[in-house]
Amino acid sequence: MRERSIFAGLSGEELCALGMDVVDLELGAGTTIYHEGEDACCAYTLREGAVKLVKSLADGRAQIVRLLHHGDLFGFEGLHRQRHQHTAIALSTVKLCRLDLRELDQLSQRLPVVREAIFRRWQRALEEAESRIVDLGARRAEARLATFLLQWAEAYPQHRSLPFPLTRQDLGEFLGLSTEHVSRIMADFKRRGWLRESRGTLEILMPQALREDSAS
Amino acid sequence: MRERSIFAGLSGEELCALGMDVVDLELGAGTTIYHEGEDACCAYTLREGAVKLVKSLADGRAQIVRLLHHGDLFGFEGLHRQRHQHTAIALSTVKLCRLDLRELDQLSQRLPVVREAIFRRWQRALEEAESRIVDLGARRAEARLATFLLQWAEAYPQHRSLPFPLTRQDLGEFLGLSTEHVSRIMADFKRRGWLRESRGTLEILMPQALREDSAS
DNA sequence: CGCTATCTTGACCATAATCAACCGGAGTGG
DNA sequence: CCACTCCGGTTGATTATGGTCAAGATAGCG
Repeated sequence: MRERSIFAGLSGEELCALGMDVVDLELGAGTTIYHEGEDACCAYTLREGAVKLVKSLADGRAQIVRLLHHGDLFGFEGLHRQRHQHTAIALSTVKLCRLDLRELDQLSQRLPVVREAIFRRWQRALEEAESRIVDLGARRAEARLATFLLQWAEAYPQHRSLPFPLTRQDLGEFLGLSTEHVSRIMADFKRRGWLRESRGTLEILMPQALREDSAS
Repeated sequence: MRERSIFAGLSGEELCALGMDVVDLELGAGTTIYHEGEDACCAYTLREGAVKLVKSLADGRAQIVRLLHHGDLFGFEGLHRQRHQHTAIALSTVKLCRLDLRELDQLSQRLPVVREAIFRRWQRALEEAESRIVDLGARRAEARLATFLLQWAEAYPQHRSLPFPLTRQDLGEFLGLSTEHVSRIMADFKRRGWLRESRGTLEILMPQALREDSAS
């Protein structure tokens, strides 16, 4: 489903060999990687862990615009825009690969394959954004949460018990719901025996039930 | 604000001169330009009029994913995907410029400027999609409608009285609201003297009031 | 003039937000 | 070791926002 490899085959090491000076980073949960509106100097690839991209509202609330997993790229809006469009925050301990945007731009001018790879990621980001628009615009809370959990699980195909570093508030900010409502629905799912949860991990016991629920 | 020119300076005629065989089309309001899931052979630039990109839901409802104005490009997802991701429907009489995707792809391989132009459009589409996610996820009906009307107006900077071919249902499908609720809010805006509406045109009498309302 | 679409309005209902209290685990300090 | 606090989560009661259903109103159109 997802192309997990960085740059569709070009790993960080290979980029490095191509003349990029790539910096590996490891950051703790909760660390802000960059701020919305900040001058964009770097883009990142996410090697391990999860990251949220957040837009802050005037009234202090926040909306999570995108959630990133192993293999995802972010901070690339700086290729054309001067400033970052979101705040990027690590949800768990993350391993990143930092790329200089100026170098990356030059590299992508020279190597069509790199440009192509970025382009494809961009396209997938747009598709995902559009399917979230449909979700938020046309589906109810329960269905949104159900689809979300299933999608989250897709990001960890090998795991039976998923890493799940999201708080109820994160879920709410992603799904456009209050923390209380998220909590109620999660409790409901658990009561029905569809889920099990403990200390940052999640187990989906009855994906089919969730799938049916997400259809409604 | 918006880059209105096609291909950031490359007009349809210029593309034609570059060896693209570009077909000009004129279609009536309500015409379906292509269907979701259909094999994508062509992309389009919108020379005149407005188009909606729609995703249909299982239960028969629809969500408008994007609204397009003069100068916008659409159908380009076919560059990488085989199939169209939305249904494109003309809201008014439209003048289109049809581009063969295969040719366009080749052209964009040869001319970095073309590729760059498409890339930038893609990026703007993503930004708009993300701001709609914030809208749908975090703002109330009134605020969403207010911001939408102001944005619609931006697409017609020269007009005092705007072309407004959207039905209440279109508005609802775009904003994630029922037609009735849209109707109520529109009536409210009109009662407060912020808008005037007649026969497919809209006049924004008090943009400042709308702006304040859209902030809440 | 009558037909049909769309729009409007009202009454009622459902979904989800808000407000508030409480629970429970992880740290912290005595 | 135990109280205490803090934070996130849960639950309940109440409110509000917006959806649904149904009945008119309006306007384009043959």
